Amino acid sequence: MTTEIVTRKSFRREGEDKRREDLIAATLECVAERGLAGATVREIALRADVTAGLIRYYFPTKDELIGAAYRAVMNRMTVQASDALKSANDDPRARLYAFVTANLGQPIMDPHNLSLWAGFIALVHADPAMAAAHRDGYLGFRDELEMLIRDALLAVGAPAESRHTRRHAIAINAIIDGLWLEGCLAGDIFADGELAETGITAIEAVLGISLKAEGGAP
Amino acid sequence: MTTEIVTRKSFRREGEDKRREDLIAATLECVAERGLAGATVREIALRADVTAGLIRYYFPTKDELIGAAYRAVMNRMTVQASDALKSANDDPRARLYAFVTANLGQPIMDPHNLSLWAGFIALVHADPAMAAAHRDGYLGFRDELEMLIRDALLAVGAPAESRHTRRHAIAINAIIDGLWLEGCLAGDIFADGELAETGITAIEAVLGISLKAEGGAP
DNA sequence: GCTCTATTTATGCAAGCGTATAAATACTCG
DNA sequence: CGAGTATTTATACGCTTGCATAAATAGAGC
Repeated sequence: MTTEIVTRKSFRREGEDKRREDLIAATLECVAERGLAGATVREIALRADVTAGLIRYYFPTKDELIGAAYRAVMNRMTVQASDALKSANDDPRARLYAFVTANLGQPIMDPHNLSLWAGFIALVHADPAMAAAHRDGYLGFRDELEMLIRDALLAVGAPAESRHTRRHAIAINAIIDGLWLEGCLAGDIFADGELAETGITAIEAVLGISLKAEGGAP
Repeated sequence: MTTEIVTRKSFRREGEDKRREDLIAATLECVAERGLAGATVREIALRADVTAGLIRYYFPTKDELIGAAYRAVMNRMTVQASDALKSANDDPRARLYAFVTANLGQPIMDPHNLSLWAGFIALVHADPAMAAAHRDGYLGFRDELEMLIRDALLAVGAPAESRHTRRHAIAINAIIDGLWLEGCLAGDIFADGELAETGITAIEAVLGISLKAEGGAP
């Protein structure tokens, strides 16, 4: 007769919120390092210092965890951009300026964020729930941008009816997205702040107003 | 003693080029329909009406097939945009106009293309070979764009030194990429041609020239 | 028409996947 | 302090995956 001594992993009970956050954070780590394919249940559990089974306790299916992680990334970027707004002064043009440069600089313009974003975007097409999550995030971002644009236009007495601001929001959103992409993918071939500067210049041209000086309408 | 009658799949020998193309096409079908995760060796083989083993005969590893497929997509989009240029007239502004609208309309601005692109982009971060392939494609596209921009500027006597055209190429590339993205992700919330028109307007503003009329510099 | 080989099929394996479920345990509440 | 429960671990099952390999065969070249 042999005496087996099995030692079971000791653990602490954490609050539901804490656990969910930890699991999401671990998921993002995995995706960032090895892509969506690297985000396996077991690897995520390992990072969160938890056994795989627990994941299912908080997320009925892996897809739900992935979806939650996606929303977390989007939310994080949104919050970071909004933070930049908070510390900006009251001039609407300065606020738009701050918003744009925040989105085109650290920590938002980061290869990890792109990896995460792209991995999720690739799923949007096949997964309706993900598609809805994405559309909400996109429209939210664009709406915030449109308000900033309208305020900036009004500040210099330029026309700011919604049929104008809508178009501008679409175009300027494209500029931000496009430059963000370029910067994430190949940040090293651009000088520091070059993309932010390029973005500001392009946006000024599109709006026909200056965002820096106290000048204004054409 | 039992007599077993096993029927083996009949097949034809195809040229190497044909087979590779077929396999790549099948891969793209899979990715388009169910994302990168749906592109399994077996599923690809099924679509190509071939058994799974054959894939390994032409592509030592699945990653190589995926990489080849990525290059094929990029190449296809590039060719389609170039085709639009060929059928444009000689006016440099018209050529830039055609290039932009081609990239912001069918068949380039298509959710399938985005799925493919995003899936691959998510891999770029982890796979250096893929990253190189991507950078080449990106720089090629931007160089072509920069030439078009320079010609358009020169046509109206605007300054077109390389330090200007480089910046413009970066910004306009961003506009195209950003709008392409928006269109692929949520094409249904935009009117027909709205994105192309928005893009043209924004680009005209950035360059300070018209791309339609025979007018010109500010 | 025979032979030879490049191409293709068929089969199998080991690893890793997501999920299910039962047993163990840390904490809560009386 | 003891019972009960929510949380966590542990284990295993059934699939799918990419890859390897042996057997078959279509078609080219003599």
